[in-house]
Amino acid sequence: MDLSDNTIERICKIFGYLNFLERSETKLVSSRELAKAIGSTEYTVRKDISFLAVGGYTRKGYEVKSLKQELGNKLNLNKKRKACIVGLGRLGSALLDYEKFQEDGFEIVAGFDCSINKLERIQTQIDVFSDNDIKEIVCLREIEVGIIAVPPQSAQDVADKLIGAGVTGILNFSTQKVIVSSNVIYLNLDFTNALRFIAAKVMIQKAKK
Amino acid sequence: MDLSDNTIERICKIFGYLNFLERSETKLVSSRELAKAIGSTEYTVRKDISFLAVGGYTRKGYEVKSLKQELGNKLNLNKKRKACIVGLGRLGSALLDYEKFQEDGFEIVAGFDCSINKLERIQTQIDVFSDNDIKEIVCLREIEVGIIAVPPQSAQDVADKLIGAGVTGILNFSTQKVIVSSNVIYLNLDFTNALRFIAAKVMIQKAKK
DNA sequence: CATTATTGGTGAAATATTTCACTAGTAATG
DNA sequence: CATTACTAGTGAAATATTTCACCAATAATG
Repeated sequence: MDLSDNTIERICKIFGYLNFLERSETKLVSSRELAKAIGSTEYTVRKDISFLAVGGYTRKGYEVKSLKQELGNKLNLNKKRKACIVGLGRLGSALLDYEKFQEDGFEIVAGFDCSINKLERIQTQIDVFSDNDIKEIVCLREIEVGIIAVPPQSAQDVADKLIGAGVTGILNFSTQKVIVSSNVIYLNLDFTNALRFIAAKVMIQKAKK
Repeated sequence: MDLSDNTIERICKIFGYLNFLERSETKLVSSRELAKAIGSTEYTVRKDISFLAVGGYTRKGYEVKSLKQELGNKLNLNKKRKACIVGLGRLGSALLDYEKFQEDGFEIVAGFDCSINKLERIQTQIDVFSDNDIKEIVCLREIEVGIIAVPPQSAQDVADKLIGAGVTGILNFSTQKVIVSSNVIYLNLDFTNALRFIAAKVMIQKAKK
């Protein structure tokens, strides 16, 4: 059966909220509450969940712990996954120590930069290496996801190296779109585009009135 | 007429690509090329554009400059818009000097943090202030968009302050969803969720085989 | 100058997604 | 213990979105 990207994204958000509920020791949650938390409707939430999980207790809602377990199993969100960051400028080095990744099942196990100078001066607990070591370290440490935080002109080159080394997913923070083979999952988080989107929606909202 | 969020997002990406083409002095671009650049289809690109702009020259494609102008006018992407960043931790201060914002029509005109200590030590060209000054500075400098980069537990509080001060849009980098009134455009960029999404899609792709 | 090839525009068809209406189950209530 | 109220599951309806097929325009070609 095929899950749409929208469904996958919502389930990921639901998973994050379940994480939060679990930490605050909440036992049960309704489809309505989940919908509110992720900005959707109860119908859609129920449908999304029904694609992947079985049986909430009627009249009570879903059991937080088992739902999280079940969704996590189906979407590979339970076990810790390893990632690395390429490009240790301001953004990259901020991400390197981004604690949230740890809390939520990701482990940054390496950083890379092409500048030896930067590698020497950077202060972090994470091991850092030269770009030239990407292949070796990605294989050795079984890194699944590569996070790209380099200037646009190097983005494609870095992506090629990461894919050549065997990552299955790429998260690209650079503004440069990169082309990846179809067996690699690719996501671009472009801040500028996010701001554009907001500006556009503001405009449209104003125009309506 | 109503533009879907998907359409708006694609148009924003197209706009970014047109920016790039303009810088490299390309005069014309086809719907097929645009589609490839933003990861969509030529049909969808043509339809999206037809909602907003008139007349590419047949057999030649769209004229880069005028298309950019026209889309920008309709979606308010031409004039510089002002934004501020609240929370000057590693991520926030990285964003503060993110040159890309400048290049693409956004201007970061203030940073805020609740820690006087941080404000004193930070090195940046941008003016920085205490959280308490949000109201005053946002009004004074006519800031339209607030970027939230504070720890989750303060996110809602900061959002309330920004909205109280009059911003029309919020870009939230914290993992905490915040609730905003319906006249404010809200977007959450949650890195953790992005990684989850990639992990999930990797899983689904594997399962297919 | 006629023909051909390429491109955008656009209504219609196809597909995908969301919403709804209804069912069934179960805890709470009196 | 019967009734009520609330909740998830789910097929069908409604809606939204994407894709397609075809037209019109125009530049290139011979």
